[in-house]
Amino acid sequence: MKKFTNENQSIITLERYLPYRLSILSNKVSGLIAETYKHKFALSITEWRIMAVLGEYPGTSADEVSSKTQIEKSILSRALNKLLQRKLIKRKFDQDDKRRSMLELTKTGLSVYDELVPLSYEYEKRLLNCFSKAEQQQFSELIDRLYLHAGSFESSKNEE
Amino acid sequence: MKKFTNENQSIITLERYLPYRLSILSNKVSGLIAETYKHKFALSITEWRIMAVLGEYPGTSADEVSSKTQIEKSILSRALNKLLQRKLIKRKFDQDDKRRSMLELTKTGLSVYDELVPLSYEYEKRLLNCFSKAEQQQFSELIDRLYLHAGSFESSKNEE
DNA sequence: CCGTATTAGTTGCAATAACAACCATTATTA
DNA sequence: TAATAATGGTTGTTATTGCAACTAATACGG
Repeated sequence: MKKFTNENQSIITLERYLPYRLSILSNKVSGLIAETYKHKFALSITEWRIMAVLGEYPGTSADEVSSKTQIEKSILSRALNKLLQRKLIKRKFDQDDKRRSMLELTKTGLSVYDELVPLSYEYEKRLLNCFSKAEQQQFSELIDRLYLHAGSFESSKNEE
Repeated sequence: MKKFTNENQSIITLERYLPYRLSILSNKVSGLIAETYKHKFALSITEWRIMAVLGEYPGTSADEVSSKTQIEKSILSRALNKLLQRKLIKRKFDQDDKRRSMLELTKTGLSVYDELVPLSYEYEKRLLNCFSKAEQQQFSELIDRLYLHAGSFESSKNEE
């Protein structure tokens, strides 16, 4: 069996390099389901993620959506406009703070959401059926741990 | 401890949804090291990946680089031109098949490569030190398995 | 051989992303 | 309570992407 890391330290084997492997895995995993969103509802991953947040937390502001989804605010702003135009979401502004938007799915948006949620679960389930229950649990824990760990590097970021 | 998957099947929790989690993990993991490439050598991830392949396999053609790195060929073509301009790589064309390019790192390119390889390893090692050896092995295996499994979906892709 | 298909790589173009500058509005504080 | 800062969101600009159309070279089938 192939070693996880490379042996020869003067040459790098991209194929075995963790950041690369995560990247292609992620692209494949997100890309496959994205085709469904796109085919069925002409939604990009970004747009679907926004709707997913609004399905879970109706009334969320753009800023909150941005922090939950890690979508940059200018990209978010334009994506929201598209969704507004398509009447998949609606927006009010908070009267106590007129900067703050309050977003939610429209009836149409909700019907799209209600159709996509089970498809998404089904897809996730299908993905994970190559793992035993214990492996699923383990994988999940490792992902979370690695994510937190990587996040802790950021304070030591090189600034200049 | 939080369950891996969501419980309530009528709402999706993005934060716990595998494709999303892999995506933000991958972005963080690749993004952090990418800063180093960018800072030190003004290289994008794409450019660095190309160089990594050429460091391991000098003489590779653009097409082969494309399939090894999964970089789309038009993006690759433009990235190669940048690297050629910066004289980090050089290119000959195969005399037996004049379409086919033969790429390799220049001396300068190799010196960049030789500096980035150990940095990359160091980074990978640092990332992984939140795992035990056994966990590293396990994580690696699960990534590979999931990748293969997801790849097997593609034959059943929806065409129309 | 000749016409057609395939392959390697490039280019055009429309859509998307990233980053900064910007506008309102609200908070702070002196 | 006026000046300044901070916040929520939008817009402009430039670079990067992704797809398809294209060129040139080679392979293949009759």
